[in-house]
Amino acid sequence: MDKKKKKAIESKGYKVGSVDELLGLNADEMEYIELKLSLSQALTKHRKKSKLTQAQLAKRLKSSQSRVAKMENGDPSVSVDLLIKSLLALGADKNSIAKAII
Amino acid sequence: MDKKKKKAIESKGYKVGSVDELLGLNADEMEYIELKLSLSQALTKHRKKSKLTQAQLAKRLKSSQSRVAKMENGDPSVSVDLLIKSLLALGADKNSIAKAII
DNA sequence: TGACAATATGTCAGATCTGACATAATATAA
DNA sequence: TTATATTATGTCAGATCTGACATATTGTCA
Repeated sequence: MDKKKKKAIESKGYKVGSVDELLGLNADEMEYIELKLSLSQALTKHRKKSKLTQAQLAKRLKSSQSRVAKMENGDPSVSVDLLIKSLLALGADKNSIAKAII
Repeated sequence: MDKKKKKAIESKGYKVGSVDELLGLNADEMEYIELKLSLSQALTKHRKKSKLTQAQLAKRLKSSQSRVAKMENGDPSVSVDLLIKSLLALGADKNSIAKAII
């Protein structure tokens, strides 16, 4: 399992040591986490396309570099709201956000 | 301006008395609110398709009828996270969620 | 290698969101 | 109409998220 996905799956307090433990999550929880991970990845992509460092993006968002890092890594403490607001701030529109989560 | 949209736009503390006051919101804020409103509407649609009352859906979500009402009306106190989790609980998949926000 | 830039991780006080409750408003049927 | 079901609104304590900070880790280039 790749590192980012593992961390994202640890959302909601689930500790994933191996693929088998994924069985502890129900389908809805999995879908929610995957959706969040998709947005995280979209954020990294948009930031890099804009040639910004995490610190520069943080400033634009009036946030901090550490929170941007958490956003991009699917940290459980990050909400979908924050991911969406950040994507919009980077110029993503509804269409591209929708495309990201499919 | 229709009632639901007006309430949704009042998210984040904005008080909208007329269309003109919308000028106080920037493009990103508008897009975020519209996206949230789209999810709200999708939730109502899915609930009705499932022939559930707000109270019945609330029970399934381990939430309350009043919160479901707030979700469906774009109340500022409702997060996108909660809307998405609720849609997933109603059987919506990533695709239909994505379609809803376009 | 070392120096510097960029990213990642851990923590926490304050801000925001949540479920729950009471109650008001609206719909539906007799 | 009146009852009853459903939906909407207001409030609040507890739960969760956030920005900020310190610090660790990783990347890059000379």
